[in-house]
Amino acid sequence: MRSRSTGTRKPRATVHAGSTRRRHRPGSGYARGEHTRQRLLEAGIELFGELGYERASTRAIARRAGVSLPALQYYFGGKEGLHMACAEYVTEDVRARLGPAAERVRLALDRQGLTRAELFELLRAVVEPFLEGLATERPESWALFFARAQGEHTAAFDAIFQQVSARLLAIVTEIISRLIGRPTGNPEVTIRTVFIIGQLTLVRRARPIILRALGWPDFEGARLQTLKEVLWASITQSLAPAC
Amino acid sequence: MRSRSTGTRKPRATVHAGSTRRRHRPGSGYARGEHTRQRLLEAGIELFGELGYERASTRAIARRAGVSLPALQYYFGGKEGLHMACAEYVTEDVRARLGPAAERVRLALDRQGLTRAELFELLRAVVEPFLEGLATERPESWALFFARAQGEHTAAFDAIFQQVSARLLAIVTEIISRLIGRPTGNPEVTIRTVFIIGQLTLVRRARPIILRALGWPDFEGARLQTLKEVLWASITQSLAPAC
DNA sequence: CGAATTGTCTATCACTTGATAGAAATCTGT
DNA sequence: ACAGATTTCTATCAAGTGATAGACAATTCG
Repeated sequence: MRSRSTGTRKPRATVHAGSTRRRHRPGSGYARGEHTRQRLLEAGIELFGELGYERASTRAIARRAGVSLPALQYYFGGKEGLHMACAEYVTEDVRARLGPAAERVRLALDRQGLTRAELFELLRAVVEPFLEGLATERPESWALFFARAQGEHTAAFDAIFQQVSARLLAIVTEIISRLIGRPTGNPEVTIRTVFIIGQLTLVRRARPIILRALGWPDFEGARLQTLKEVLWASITQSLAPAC
Repeated sequence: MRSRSTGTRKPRATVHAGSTRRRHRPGSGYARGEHTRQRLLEAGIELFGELGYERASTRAIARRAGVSLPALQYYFGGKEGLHMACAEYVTEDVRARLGPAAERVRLALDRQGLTRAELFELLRAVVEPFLEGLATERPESWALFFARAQGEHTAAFDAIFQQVSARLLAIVTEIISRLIGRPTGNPEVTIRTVFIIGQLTLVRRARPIILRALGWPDFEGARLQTLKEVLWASITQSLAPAC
């Protein structure tokens, strides 16, 4: 009774293999398309971040982007495609901000026989940009998207973020390993590493809770400085040799 | 065109004020009702945990509970009511497990002039049950529900969980304050407290990541012991006086 | 028993969602 | 200017959502 179907047909899972299907070569011509693509990407990041994947409807995204609904399917193949594209987009930014520092530290670690002070310096060099990136946020929407995507376990995001996360983890593992004088594979090394990095991510995840507990409006200027110092002191002390 | 409406009327937000509306006094008689109520609660915890609030449809919940759809509305007033009831249900369990230890520590803290060793002992007394509760989980579904509800910021869950969280926070704040010799309101005290507790919650939140990094199947027996020891060592060291 | 209360279920409602068809508009290189 | 590719839009689809009406069954207690 409900459906006035014009014959049977499968509505979902049409031919396209679920990937972006841009119709033009990215370099040349048809610039207008690239613009609405960008708009959709930004609107997607905003709304996925504000509402989460489910609550953010494709209609709302299209409306905020100022384009019509089918544009979303046209450019990203569907809602999930857009979500994945958003994840790639923000991850690229993170990579750009962490990459240089990480690379420098990696090279420095090739040298054997570093002093404790030098190792701490390297740890700081890789930890600080990470913490700052988490505490002070670019477009507020990115942070939200990031937090949200990590909470909802999207296959897409996991795979993408792993690239960044794995590198950071590897570097910190190496430093901790030398600092506490145990091999890289040792459980203690792994546990300490994971929890140090995890602690940093708390700045993002538990952000409202921390701010409320402190009575702070945000992590800017002097307050960010205080946060960094206390956290750093806590980390260095926890890695100090028994005394 | 679409709607064959039988007259205009508002579909949402009907009369009931959104609260459980149990029709019978909880103590006596009509035992069958209490049973399906319980089934819905358990099914709700499972599916909200597995799929999140949005993806868990009322139909799926009713099906898993082995009852019909309207039973959900009948007992909990609607989907949101069930979600809130689930939150209360699991929180009550947490409270029961943490309460006694917390109360003992609170009383012990009334005494002034405790030694550092005694303070550490108290911290451990309150931290360990918390950690164990997070690492080894009751019905696996509870843990999932917990993590999920905390990620999706439901007003209901926030308010409920606050009760438990606030008590733990207050106690740990007091201990840290004495250990590092600064007043309770000091930002350093607050930051360290929040991050110590936050670190513990990571056992739940980052559970899969940590397990994968370690190559462990779970946190049981000897592995749980190792985790506890390393974490505890890290915490005590980070609170050690500069030396 | 028998009336009132309490619990359950089928059928359906109004509405939203993601997606598509297909015409129309726009742009491109020739 | 024109053919062909690219982009955008309106209208519509089928499936699924939470919720309700109201008949029916079970339970309680006089």
